[in-house]
Amino acid sequence: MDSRDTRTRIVRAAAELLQRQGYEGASVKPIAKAAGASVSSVYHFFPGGKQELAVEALRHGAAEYADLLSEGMAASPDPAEGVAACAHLMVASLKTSSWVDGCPVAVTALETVGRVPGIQQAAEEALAQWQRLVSTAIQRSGVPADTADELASTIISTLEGAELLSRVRQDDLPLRRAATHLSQLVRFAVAEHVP
Amino acid sequence: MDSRDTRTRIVRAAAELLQRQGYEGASVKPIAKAAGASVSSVYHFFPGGKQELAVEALRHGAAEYADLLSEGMAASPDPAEGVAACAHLMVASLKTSSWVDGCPVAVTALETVGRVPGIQQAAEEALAQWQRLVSTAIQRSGVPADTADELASTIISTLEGAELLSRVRQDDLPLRRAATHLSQLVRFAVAEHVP
DNA sequence: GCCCGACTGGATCGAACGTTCCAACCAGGT
DNA sequence: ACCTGGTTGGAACGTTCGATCCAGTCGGGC
Repeated sequence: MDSRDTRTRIVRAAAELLQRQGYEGASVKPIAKAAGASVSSVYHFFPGGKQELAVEALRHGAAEYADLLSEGMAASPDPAEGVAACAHLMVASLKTSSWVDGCPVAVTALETVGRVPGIQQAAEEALAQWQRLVSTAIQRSGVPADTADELASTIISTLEGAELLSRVRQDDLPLRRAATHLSQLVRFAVAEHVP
Repeated sequence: MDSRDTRTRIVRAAAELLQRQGYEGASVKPIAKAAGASVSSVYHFFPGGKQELAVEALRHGAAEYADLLSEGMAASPDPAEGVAACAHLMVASLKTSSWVDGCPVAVTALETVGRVPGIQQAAEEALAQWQRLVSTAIQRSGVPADTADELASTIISTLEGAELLSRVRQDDLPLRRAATHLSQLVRFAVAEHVP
C-alpha cells in the first residue's frame, strides 16, 4: 500500500521545504518532486490545496520539534540543565544541516500572521504544545505551575530567537549564550520556590 | 524634485510589505502601488531588481528598529528597566498595528538563509548593530564588555522570539513575560559586577 | 475474469510572478 | 525654442504559480 506511504512522504517533504523556504517560497511542484510523487497526488490527498498541506506539514514538524524538546528536558532531572540540553540539541541539528534544519514553524508562521488563519492556528497550537512540555518538566522540580508557565514562555521565546540569530550568523554562539542565560533563570526560579 | 522622494517612498513601502509578507510573498507590483510609483521606477532606482530593493529596505527597517531600541534603553539609566522598556515599546507598536508591525528583518532573513547572500548579510549587520546598541547601554552600568555582549545577544534573541510568540498568539503576554525575565538577568549581571 | 474505486502522470488552465522595453514626459541649461 | 537626461506609464516578455482535468493504471472484492 503506497497510499499512506505516499501521503506521509508528501507531508515530510512539505515540512522540510516549508521550514527552509517558507510558505510562499515552497511551491507545490518541487514539494511533489522531493516526495517522489506527482502533483495530482498532492491534490488527491489534500483537496484543500497548498494551505491544507501546509497545516499538516506544520503539525508534523511541530511533533518532531516536541520530540527534540522532550529529549532535551529528559537529559537531566535538573530543568536548568534540561533547557541547556535543548539548546545544544538544536545546535547539533543546525550544524549537521548547514544551518538549514531549524524550527519548522517560525518562518511559515511569521509570513502568514493575520493572513492565513488555518496556518496561524496550527502554529499557535505548536507553540502552546512546546510550552506545556517545558512547563511540566520545570514543575517536576517543585516550581508552581504559573511560575513554570511564565518561564516556559520565555524559554520558547529565547530558543526561537536564538535560533534565528544563529542561523543568520551561521554561528552557534547565540544559542550557546541563550542556553547559559536560560539555565540561570531556571535555577533562580527553582531556588526561590524550593527551600 | 520627486526623485529622491520617490526612491524613499519605494524603500519604505518595500520595508513595510517585506516585514508583513516576507521576501517571496511581497511582490514588486504591490510594492510599487503602495509607494504610489510605477514598476519602471522601481527598476530605475534599483537596477539589481527585487533583491537590491530588499537589501535596502532591510537596512531602512533595521535603522528604524534601532531607533526603537535606543529609545527604550534611554528610558532609564538602569539597563534592566531599559530592556523592559524596549519590550513594552514593541508591545505598543504591535498593538496599534494589529500585530503586523514587528521586526522588519526576521521573516525575510529566515526565509532566505543560505539562499540569498545579500539579504543574509544585511540581516546579519542589522542584528549586530542592535546587539552593539544594547551592549553599550549595559556597559554604562559598569558591566564588562564581554559580559554585556553576551547579555545583549540573549536580549536580542529573546525579544525576537517573544515577538514571534506574541504575533502568532495575538497576545502581548509573551513579550511582557520576556521583559520581566530579561530585567532579572540584567539586574543579576549588574549586581555581580558592580559591588 | 471483471469491475470498481483509489491512485497517478501529464497536459492544461488563467493568473501572477520578475523583468524588460519603449514612447512619452518634464525640468534645466543653452 | 530646442535639446537633453533623468524619470515615468503601460504594454509585453517568458516563466512559474496554484489548481483542475482526464485518461489511464492498479489491486482487492465479487
